[in-house]
Amino acid sequence: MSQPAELCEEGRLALIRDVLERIGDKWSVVVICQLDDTTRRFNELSRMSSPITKRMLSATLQGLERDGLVTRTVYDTKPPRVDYALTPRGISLLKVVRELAGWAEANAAGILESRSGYDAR
Amino acid sequence: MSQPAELCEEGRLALIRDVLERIGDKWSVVVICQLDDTTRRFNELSRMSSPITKRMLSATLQGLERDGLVTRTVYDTKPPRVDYALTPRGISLLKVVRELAGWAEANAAGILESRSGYDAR
DNA sequence: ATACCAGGTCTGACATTGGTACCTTCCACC
DNA sequence: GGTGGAAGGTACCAATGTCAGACCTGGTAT
Repeated sequence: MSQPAELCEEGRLALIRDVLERIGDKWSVVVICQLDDTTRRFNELSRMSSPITKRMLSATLQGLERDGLVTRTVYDTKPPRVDYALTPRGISLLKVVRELAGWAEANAAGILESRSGYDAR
Repeated sequence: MSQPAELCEEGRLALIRDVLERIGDKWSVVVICQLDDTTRRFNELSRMSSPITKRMLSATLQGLERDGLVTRTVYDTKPPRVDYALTPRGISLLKVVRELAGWAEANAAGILESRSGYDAR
């Protein structure tokens, strides 16, 4: 098995930071979650992610495409149509995000409690 | 079992964003990893996390303490001494971070390749 | 005198984000 | 003929957030 070993080894920390910069921005996770297992069009994503602007959606999708997490398929039809979907790599990331979500749900209450305790000092 | 179900449900996305804001900053993960299973002093962490400034280390630790992820123990000795350690909640978060690290390692090469392909278009 | 401990403060640079406006092509409407 | 909408963006600017660096604290030990 892989040994947990040196978690703080320099290179490893750099890798983690890389992933966090990828999914740590404001919209990447939202978009990834909404792509989930289907393909979606640009404006569809725009509507689903409610207060996101086209500008941010576009930038987010470009970043995800650059890292090979989503595919962008352009159909040269009368009104242009562009489909986005998760790649296998994107799907594997989504699994990790689900773990994160699980942790978040399990600990949200405790964290909020801890915060209010801390703030009231 | 817990159904994966509505991952993009509003509240759930908000929770994920919360966690990501917590660990998505520049130093939290570094500090958490270095606390791992031992207790460490302020300057010890400062040295281990190399280019971190005291200001950022202090801020990071305060954030982590606020969320109940680390404990801060002050000894009122001649030169002041403050020990930091992960709480059980912090340890559970570290496990998730390890998963993240695993994904990062497994996908780093592919991502870099994808990036250079994208940039060279 | 100097350095270590554990920080706090203050300023300025830089990155991220939001908002608005604009573009192109097709189509429907009046 | 002109207006305006949808599709999928891009360009530019302003506000905001994040971070580093330099300096200050105060007590103790060398």
